[in-house]
This record gives sequence, C-alpha cells and structure tokens, in this order.
Amino acid sequence: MATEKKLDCVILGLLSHEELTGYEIKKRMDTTLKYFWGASYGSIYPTLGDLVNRGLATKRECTENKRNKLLYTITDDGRRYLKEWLKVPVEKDEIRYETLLKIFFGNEQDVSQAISHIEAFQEKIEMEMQYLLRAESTLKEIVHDDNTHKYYLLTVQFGIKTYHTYLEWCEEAKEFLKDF
Amino acid sequence: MATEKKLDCVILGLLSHEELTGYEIKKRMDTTLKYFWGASYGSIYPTLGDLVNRGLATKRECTENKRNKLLYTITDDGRRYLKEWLKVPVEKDEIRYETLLKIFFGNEQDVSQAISHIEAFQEKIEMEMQYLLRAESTLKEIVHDDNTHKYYLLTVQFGIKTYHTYLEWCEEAKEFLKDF
DNA sequence: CTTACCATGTAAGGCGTTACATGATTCA
DNA sequence: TGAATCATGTAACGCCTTACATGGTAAG
Repeated sequence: MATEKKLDCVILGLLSHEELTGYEIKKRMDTTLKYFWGASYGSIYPTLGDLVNRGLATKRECTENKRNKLLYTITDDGRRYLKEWLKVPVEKDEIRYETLLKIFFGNEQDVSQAISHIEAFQEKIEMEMQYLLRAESTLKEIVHDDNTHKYYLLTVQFGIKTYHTYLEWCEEAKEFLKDF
Repeated sequence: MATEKKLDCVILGLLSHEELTGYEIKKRMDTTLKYFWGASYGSIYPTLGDLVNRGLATKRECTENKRNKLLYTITDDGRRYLKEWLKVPVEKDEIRYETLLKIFFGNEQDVSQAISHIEAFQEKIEMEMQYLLRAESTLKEIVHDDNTHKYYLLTVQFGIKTYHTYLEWCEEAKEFLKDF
C-alpha cells in the first residue's frame, strides 16, 4: 500500500465516530485538532468527494433546521482503510514555527523586535490554552463514565502540557533578552 | 509587500552570518533547524538559484579540500529583505503531528497499538534530545564571551523544554492507558 | 574496492492554500 | 436590514517532496 494521504485519514477518523458535513469537519479542524493538524475548505471538500468515489464514505442529503446539508458517513471499506493506516508506524511529525525562525535570526533585528515576536506568540498560546482547559474539564467528566473519549483527552492533555511549557519559555526568554 | 516565501527567508537568515553551499544549508536544516523547520534539496537548490536571480544573494565557485563548491553570499538587498520580513508579525505557526493523529483515533485500534505509537514517538524524541543537550552546553560556553549566538541558544532551549514535556506526557499517557 | 559522505541538480506530480463565487438563515 | 454564521464548492497557483541522475573523494 502506497503512502496514505493524511487528510483522507483525518477525515475518515472523524467520520469513524459520527456522521458529519464538510462544514462540521472544518470546525473540528479549527478546534479539536487545531493544535496538531489543520486543513482548509479547499482541501476538505475535494477530499470528501474523493472518499465517496473510492467507496470509503457515502454522501447523503438531509435537512436540519431548514438547512440543506450533505452528511458524510464512513463505509466498512473506509473503516478498514483507517485501521490499516493506524497499524503503520508514524512517518513524519513536523513543526513549522515561523516564530522560532524569527527568533533564530534575531541578530538581524533589535532586541525589542524579538521580544515583540515572543509576546505575540505568548498571547496566541494563552488564548488557545483557554479552549484547551475548558475542553479538558468537560472531557474528564465524560471519560469518568464513558471512556470512548479517553484518546481525545490524552491529546488535549498533550496540548495543555506543551502550551504550558511554551508559556514558561516565553517568560524565561524575555528575561534572558533583557540582560543584553 | 506580498507574503514572503518562507524558504527564501530561512536561507537568507542562514546566509546572514556565513557563506554557505546548498549542501551545508541542507545540513543546517537537518540539525540546527530540525525541530522547528525543514526543507529538502529539491526546494533548496531552486530557491538558491532564485535568490541569485533576484539579486538577494550571489554565487561563487571555490575549491576546498579538492572539492568544487558553490558558495552563496547574501547581498545588501538580501539583508534588507530579511530585515523587512523580520519586522512583519508572524503569520502562522503550525504543527503536523501524525503521532497525535494516530493517538486521537485510538478507538479504532487496540490499546497496545496506541502504546506502540507513543513509544516510537518517545524514542525519536529521546534521540533528538541528545543532540539538543549537546548543542546547549556548547552554546552556553560560547555565549559567555560572544553573545551573537544567544538567539540560537534560545531556540535550542525551546526545543529542550518542549521535548522534555513530550517525554513526560509519553510516560503519563502510557500509564493512563494501562488502566483500560 | 566499496561504502559512506560530499556535492549539485532536475522533473513529475501531489497536496494544499488563497481567493473567488454563491446563497440561505438567524439575530440584533 | 445588515452582519454573522451556516453551508458548499471551484480554480489558479504555489510550494514542496520524492525519485531520479551524476560524479567526486576519503577511509577502512
């Protein structure tokens, strides 16, 4: 089996526990998966069409609160495909932090500029942290009597821990730079 | 000014403190920048050619230990371009962790499989951590009497802190999953 | 002598973003 | 009635990876 396209797997994964529309999938990307994966409409809708063509998902029209939606459902083949992908060892984990890049080349700018980049980063992380903390407390209650969300909780905790570390680093970095 | 291509800036940033060949740039990507940026030869060499065409860098042949090399140097325009980019606020920091994805969809697999993914991640991080720790101690000595590497040290410390947190999370996650 | 590393590139093709295009509904 | 959000898509274009192609040198 050739290397799977990641977005196929992400979408199948989301569909594996509920039927969703393309719009809802995008929302999941922007909240639940935000801190370790991302995708735009321009990739989600075409991928969804592809999944249907390949028999890994089915498309169904439905109307909900006066709105027409296109609900996607995973098929047995889709589930098999997802399971196969989960068996394969992870190929690549990657980070692309423009912030770190701008810090790295700090010698070409004023210290104050570098500090601004750190502060902007810090604010963004603090915002996202709010969401993660709320998600964690909700999940902890749920997992207590239904453990199907335990993996979700695990990834949220990954996010919280790393974000916490980022914030710590921001403070230390600012302190360090003040001395120069 | 339109949105800058990131690789242009990364390369100019590297050239801003020393002349380098494409091959050496690739090596920097695989070591120094590894934990927050990456690039392949297939993108580095064409980008270098581009930079020369746009007058942001110059190319020069030279022979060193019997090898012919193509050394690239940043121009004044290149330096200006880099500085302009550093002034602009960061647009996007992104993570694409396949590992987290495979954990997130854990319900579709055995607990043992999820644990395998965590362990593979852990091993990879431990390996890279070795490099970072060595880099940190070298840098600390250097920075002591020459602070031009202070930003480099800062990013290395970012890497060490987050990797340390990742390893902590791995242990906690494995412990958590054992109970199910 | 052969493996590893130094060194530079090209071509095809995949993947994904941005911008554009459209239209309904809800709420203030 | 106008803004926000719901909802679905397409087209152009850019960027990057993979695989291919080539050849020199150092060290065991």
